[in-house]
Amino acid sequence: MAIKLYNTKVRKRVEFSPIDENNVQMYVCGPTVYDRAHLGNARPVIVFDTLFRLLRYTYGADHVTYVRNFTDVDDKINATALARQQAGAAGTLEDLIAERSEETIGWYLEDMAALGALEPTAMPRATQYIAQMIAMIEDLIAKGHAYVAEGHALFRVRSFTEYGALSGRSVDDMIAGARVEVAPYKEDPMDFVLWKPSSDDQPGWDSPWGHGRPGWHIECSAMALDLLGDAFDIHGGGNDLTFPHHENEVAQSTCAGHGFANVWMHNEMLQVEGKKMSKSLGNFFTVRDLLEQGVAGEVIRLVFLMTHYRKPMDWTDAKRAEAQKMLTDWFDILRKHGYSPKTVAQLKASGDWAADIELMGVLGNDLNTPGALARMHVLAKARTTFGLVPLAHALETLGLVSDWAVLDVSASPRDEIPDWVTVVIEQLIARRGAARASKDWGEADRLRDLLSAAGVQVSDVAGTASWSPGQDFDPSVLEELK
RNA sequence: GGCGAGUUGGCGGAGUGGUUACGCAGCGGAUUGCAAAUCCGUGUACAGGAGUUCGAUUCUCCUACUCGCCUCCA
Repeated sequence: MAIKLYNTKVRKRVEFSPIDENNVQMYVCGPTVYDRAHLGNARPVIVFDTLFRLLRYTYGADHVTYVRNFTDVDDKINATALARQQAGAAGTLEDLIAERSEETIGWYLEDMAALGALEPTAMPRATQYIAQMIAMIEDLIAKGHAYVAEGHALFRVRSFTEYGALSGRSVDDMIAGARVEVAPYKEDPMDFVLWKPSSDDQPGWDSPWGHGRPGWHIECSAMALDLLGDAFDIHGGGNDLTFPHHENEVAQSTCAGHGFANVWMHNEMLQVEGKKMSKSLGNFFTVRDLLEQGVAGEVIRLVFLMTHYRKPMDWTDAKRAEAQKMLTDWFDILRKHGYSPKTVAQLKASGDWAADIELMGVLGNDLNTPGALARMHVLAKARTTFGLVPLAHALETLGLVSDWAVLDVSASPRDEIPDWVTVVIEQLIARRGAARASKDWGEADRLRDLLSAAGVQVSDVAGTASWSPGQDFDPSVLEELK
């Protein structure tokens, strides 16, 4: 199947053709591990996880290498570690930095797993690649693309004529824009740091330029080279990284004499209720915050998939509710038609587990997830277990089902409802049943209204009443009937 | 200031040089004691202006508005 991807480098969609079909390689810039992942951090994770899944479907699960790094050299991590040390925490600063990084990485993987993201093939950390970074910097200096000044190693931007090509800028224009930091030791205001000196309360490593630590950009060049080799297929990240981060990666790797990414992909930013998510606006929250509010990871993921990755995405509570309804409807249909771990295992074993070709084609068109979801609405009209396979396959492929035993994304899953609540509800339903049997409609409706006030939806299906907790489920209303 | 993205029906959101998705909400009907659920039916909307064209929402230009990046925030 042909996959088309929008390549930032050429500003258009082009047919994807991997260097090696048996080993498709993708590098995505991962998080700086200083704190819980906020909702914006989740966008590239979900976008490129979806791409990872599509590539695995197309080329085979064992033929895709996905590298996503952890940036664990960062002043914010240092600050936390230093604060802990000053508060009396045991251990060296290095220990405390490592501790903070490990803690954050654990949270990150846990939260992203809740969003249905597969773990990348490799998750290198900057601190594991200091030697490779130093080697690359030495190489750049030897080739005249970098220089040393006051304990810093700096990249000489003017030595790379293509600088700015990826992000569509020119060095002269940017300097004219006059928003560049001017450090006295720089030859040119646009030159960026490859290595910088560390003080005693900052982590550091010995280098030919003194005790210090790497600049931000060099880690990705070094890790991509080490793990993916001289050239690879796809490099992804948020579009805020296009400049300077990715531009600098290209400059470093190219000037060091290596190939780099063929296709550059950038996801657009996230907004919250129409505004940029920021602490100052008070609309800042983490993935964990949402999960703790009872929003299922699958619902969060679906909200992201509802917007194409190259468009700004607005997180709104209305969309959260819409996504929840979509998933609930699909899960209800599948459950009604016997979908369970056993059924799915049987379908897979019998070879009946197959994708909808049209849907995969839509998805392959630059990751058109909204288009794929539209197709799923059509697939959901099937009314047999077998006929629903394409829908089920799509849900699994898009990472919207992690466990076929749990087809429930309600904020109050049935198995979490206290026993006394169930007892009260079932008593009321029984009384209503008796009232209906004697055609006392007034009493029957009164009882249903009572349940309705507690957010319990009562339906009479085939002569018997069933109930389910709704969005506004609030058992406290039933307290006095206990 | 520099660079870039966007503006589609009540809402969300694809797509296309001509047959105008899809979902939600709404409306009408079936069904129901009444509901819910379900099913059937129902909406020519593409920011404004000019141009190219037999024909533009889709291509070009201009205008307005929104947003992002330029600050180790994805």
